[in-house]
Amino acid sequence: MKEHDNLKQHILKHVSFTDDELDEFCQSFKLLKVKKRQFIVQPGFVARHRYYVVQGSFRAYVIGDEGQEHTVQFAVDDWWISDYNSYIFQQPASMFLMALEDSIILQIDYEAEQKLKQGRHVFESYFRILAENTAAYMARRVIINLTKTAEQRYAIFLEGYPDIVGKVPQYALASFLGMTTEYLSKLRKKRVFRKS
Amino acid sequence: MKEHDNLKQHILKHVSFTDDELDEFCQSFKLLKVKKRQFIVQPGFVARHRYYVVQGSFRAYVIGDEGQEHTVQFAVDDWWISDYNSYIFQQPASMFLMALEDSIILQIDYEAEQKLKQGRHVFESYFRILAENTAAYMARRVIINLTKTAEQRYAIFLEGYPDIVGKVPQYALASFLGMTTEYLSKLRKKRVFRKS
DNA sequence: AACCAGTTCAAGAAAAAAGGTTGAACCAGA
DNA sequence: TCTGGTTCAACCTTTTTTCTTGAACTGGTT
Repeated sequence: MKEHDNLKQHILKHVSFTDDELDEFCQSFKLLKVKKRQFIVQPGFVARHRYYVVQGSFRAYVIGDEGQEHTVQFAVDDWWISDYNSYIFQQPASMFLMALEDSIILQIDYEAEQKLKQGRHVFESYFRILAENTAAYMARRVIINLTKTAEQRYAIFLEGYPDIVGKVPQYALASFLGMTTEYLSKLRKKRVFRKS
Repeated sequence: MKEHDNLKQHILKHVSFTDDELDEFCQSFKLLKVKKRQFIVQPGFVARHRYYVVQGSFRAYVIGDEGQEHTVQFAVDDWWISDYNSYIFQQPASMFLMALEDSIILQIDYEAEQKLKQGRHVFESYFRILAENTAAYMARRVIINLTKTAEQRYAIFLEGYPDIVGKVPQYALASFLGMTTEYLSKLRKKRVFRKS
C-alpha cells in the first residue's frame, strides 16, 4: 500500500487525520495504472471518479469549434484532477483527460466520496479545502489570462511550476497558456528564459 | 451514403432485406472517421456501440496481470467489432479497441439496435446470425489455441486470413496467436513461410 | 506610417517511440 | 536429451511526434 502513503502525506499537509482516519479514508481509493495516451475521462461519459496522481502526468483538454485543443489543466505527481463539472454534478463530461505518460493513480468514485464526506467532519473538511484550493487557483488563472501578455503568462508559469514545464510537451503548455506552439518556441529562445 | 453500401452488401450476404428495410436499417448507423491509434472502446467505459469497419483495421486487446497485451480480436474491412461483453450487457469494458490505421466505421448504439431488433423479424435474424457467427468463430479459436502448436496456429491463421497478416503489426499478431513476438519473428523466417 | 504582440503557414530538423530481428541462455515436458 | 518454446538484452529501421525557424500577415497602438 505504499502508493497510498503519498496520498496520506498530501492529506496531512492540509488537515489532521488520525491514523485510523487515514486508513478509513484511503480504503475508498483504488490503485490504477494507466498507459500513456489512455483517457480516463472522455466527452459524453460522466466522470465517475476523482483522481489523485501518485506518479505520472495528465492533461485535461477540450476541443474548440475549429478542432483546436485547449489545455484546461495539467496534473503531475501529488496532484488531484478530474473534469469537475462532470464529476461534481454527475453530468456528461466535456473534456478529455489523458495520460501524458505511463502513470499510477488513485481513484475514488462519486458515491464513495459522498459517503466519506457524510461520515466524518474531517473528511468533509479535506474535500472542502481541495475545492477551495481549486477554486482559488482557477480564479488566479482567469485573471492572469485576462491581464497578462503571452510572455508574462509563460514567465509566471515557469516560476510557479518549473517542474511541469520540463515534463509536458510544449504544444500542450502553449495551448494551456493560450498561445501558439510556434510563439512559445520563440519565447523560449529569448535570453530571459535561457537557463544555460 | 456510399459507405453504407458496404454494409448493405454485408447484410445481403446473410439475409434478404428489401430495399426499404436496408435503408431503414442503415439509418441507425452513423459514419465515423477514426485516426490511427485512437481508442473506440476503453476499459472502464461502457461500450455503447457496435462497429462495422468500412475501411481500416482495428485491434481489441486486454492487459494481463503483468501488463502484457493479449490481442483478442482483429477487424478489417467488412468486419464487425466491439467489446461484446461490454456492449451486450452494457457493463464497463475490459478491453481496449484501437484503430491500427486511419479508418472509417459505421457505428450503431445500443438503444438503436434494440429498437431495430424489436421492429422487424428480419433485423432480429441478422443480428442473430452475427452473434452465431461470432460464437462459432470464438469456439474455433479456443479449440485451435488448446490443440495446436504455435507454428500450426500461425499456419492456420496465415491460410485463413492472409490479408490480415500483412496488415497488422507483428507483435499484435503474435499476442493474438499466443506466442512471443520474437518467436513469431523466427517462425516467419522459416522456409515454409517465406513466400519469395 | 511604422511598431508591437502575436498568428498562420510551410518546411525541416531533432528527438522519441514503435516495430522488428537476432542471438544466447534457459526451461519444461516427452 | 530433444523439441518447442520463453526471456532478456541489444540493436537496427522506420515512423511518428514534437519542436524550430523563417517569412508573410493582422489588428490595434502610437
